[in-house]
Amino acid sequence: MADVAREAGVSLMTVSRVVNNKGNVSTETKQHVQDVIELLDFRPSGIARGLATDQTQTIGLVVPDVENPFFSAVTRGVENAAYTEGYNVFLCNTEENPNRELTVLQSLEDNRVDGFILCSTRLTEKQLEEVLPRQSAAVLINRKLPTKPSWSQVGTVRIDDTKSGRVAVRHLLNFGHRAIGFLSGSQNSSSGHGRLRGYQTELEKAGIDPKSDYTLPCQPTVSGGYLAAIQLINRHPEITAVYCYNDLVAVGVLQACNETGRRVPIDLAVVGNDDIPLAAIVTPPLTTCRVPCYELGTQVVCALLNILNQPDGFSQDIVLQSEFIVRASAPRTYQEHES
Amino acid sequence: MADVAREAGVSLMTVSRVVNNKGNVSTETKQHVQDVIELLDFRPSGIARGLATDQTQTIGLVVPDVENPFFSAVTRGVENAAYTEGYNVFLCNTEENPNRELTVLQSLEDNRVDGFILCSTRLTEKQLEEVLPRQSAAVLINRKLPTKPSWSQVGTVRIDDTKSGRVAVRHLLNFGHRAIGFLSGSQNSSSGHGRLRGYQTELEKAGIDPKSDYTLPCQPTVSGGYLAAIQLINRHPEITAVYCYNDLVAVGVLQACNETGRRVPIDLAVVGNDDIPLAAIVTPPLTTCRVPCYELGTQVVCALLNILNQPDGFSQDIVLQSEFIVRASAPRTYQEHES
DNA sequence: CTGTTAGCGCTTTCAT
DNA sequence: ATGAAAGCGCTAACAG
Repeated sequence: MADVAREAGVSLMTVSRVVNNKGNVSTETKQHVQDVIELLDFRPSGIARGLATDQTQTIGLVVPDVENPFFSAVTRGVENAAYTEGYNVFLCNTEENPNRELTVLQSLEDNRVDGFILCSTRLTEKQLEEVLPRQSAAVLINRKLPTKPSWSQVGTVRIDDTKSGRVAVRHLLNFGHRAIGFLSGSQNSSSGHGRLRGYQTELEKAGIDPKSDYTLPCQPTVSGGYLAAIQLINRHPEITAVYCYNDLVAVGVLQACNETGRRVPIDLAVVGNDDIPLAAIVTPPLTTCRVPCYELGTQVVCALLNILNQPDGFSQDIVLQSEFIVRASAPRTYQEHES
Repeated sequence: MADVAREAGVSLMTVSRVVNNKGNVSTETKQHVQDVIELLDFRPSGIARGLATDQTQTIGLVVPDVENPFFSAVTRGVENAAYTEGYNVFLCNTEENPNRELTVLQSLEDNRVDGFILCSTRLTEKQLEEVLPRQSAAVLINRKLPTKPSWSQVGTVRIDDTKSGRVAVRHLLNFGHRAIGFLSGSQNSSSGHGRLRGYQTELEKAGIDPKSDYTLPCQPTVSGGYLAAIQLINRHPEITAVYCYNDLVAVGVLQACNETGRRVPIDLAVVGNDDIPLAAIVTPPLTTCRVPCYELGTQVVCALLNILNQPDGFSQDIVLQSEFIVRASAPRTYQEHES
């Protein structure tokens, strides 16, 4: 920048004003300075600017596993929205490990991100209550905030998971299923808990006691679903339908059925969750609860920028709607079943 | 940091020395300072440090589409390796748009990343020759460097795509196919060109003229594959086998076959590329060329850090091997076919 | 409309 | 073994 100033015969401040396009600069000097900038191919250092202004134009995104299609869709949404708004994003993968999550959070703070997005955090309430207060802006995806303290700089964007669970189970109940299992995913997943609540609520409403044996946690992956399904099927052969934490788990169930000679949906109906692209592709295609992953990503950036731009913080608690999608793995009519 | 120094009754430098654990500090002051740091919960500002040292401990990762399983696998590899090495990564998605790619590259430079990784860049040679020389460190994935200039700060990590193409086509030839199509993906994909070369070479070796009509570019996605397949099938019903740019495209072909009543592999054999998790899950499972995506990600970080740590740059050109995986979409024996 | 001064939080260099 | 001074590249606040 000093070079530019010297070459253009003006002060540093004038260059700064031109670069930031603010303050009063005569049109001609401005033009001249711009020419010199062009000529010298000058680019201001974001990090020096960050140090001076305390704003880095960067945000941190923390996800359990980028390779999971759900998170990669969210990531894409976040990245695109951030790009549009002129922000850069630090991506951190926690590999589902809470300690690593704490560590990366620290590293993001060290890098002075303007705010961050915690997607499906695996942290406990207690850990969150320790970490969140010291941030100037954060938004959580798929996680409710502790009700007690209310932070103006922490927002949430989530899906009504309980409702998703209820809709899925009601669908299965409607078609005569009584013994319905639930593969509940990661044990410290907030969404998992919500869906479990929905599952239980709906069963109870139908006068069915939700047997705790019918609920099994698992890794939120295809192999996790496969392993859990084998276990569930062996222990409870009377089960005729399974609701799954997510579509990956549901695909694992499909594989288990395939291997053990069970026909889907005739012997076992399967319902997934999320509607990742894979859901429509597998055989049979999955009945599932569609979560607008990409929108989740774009919305969360909006929410974060709102907090950043409001003078004294302006956090929101956005709840997006899911949409139940009926496909062959748990169809609407049971012609085949009845035939 | 000033607070720490004051509280501990030492100078800034001593604190700095303790933080960085270098220079001579007596064990007792060191301990004392550490206690104060703990007490005050002090964390050094990465960005101030970056300004002072000209090293930010960050790298940039540029991919065409994080949501594509291939890239999300690479991203996970990069992220994990970077985490291990104490680096943070800026993720940039270009949505397959070269202009956006140029823009994000600029923004990464502005943020003074220590180096960056360009994955499957869609830039032209000319654009690369303009962008790369001004970097202090960069590694490209899936792209050869222009042969003329040799840069010591730019490395590559890639797969022998030509070989992949050859192996795939040879497999098809071995089982009697003569009319083999190729859905070649994005037109400015270096990998696509490599695979095309392999496809052509192997056909020629078998005395078959590679008809240019049999090669069709397409979006590297499921729907891209679907659309291209419909077109190819309509125009050239004589084709009995298709090699695809990647597994997503291959899945699109599967869908097209399904819809038009073609049986795979009996009416049309399909070979994909990459072996993303999806490949083994679809029906029929895909014969494909396995690319070690995750390793690609970890290796590229190693290569980048090598450049960064060598005094005068030390770039490598790493070629990883792919592995041909035979599954039902293009099986080894054609029992069904012959029966 | 333009320039000067000071300082963001840290490290480097040189003294002591 | 420790500290003082200067500076990384930029901007905020004030002068002129």
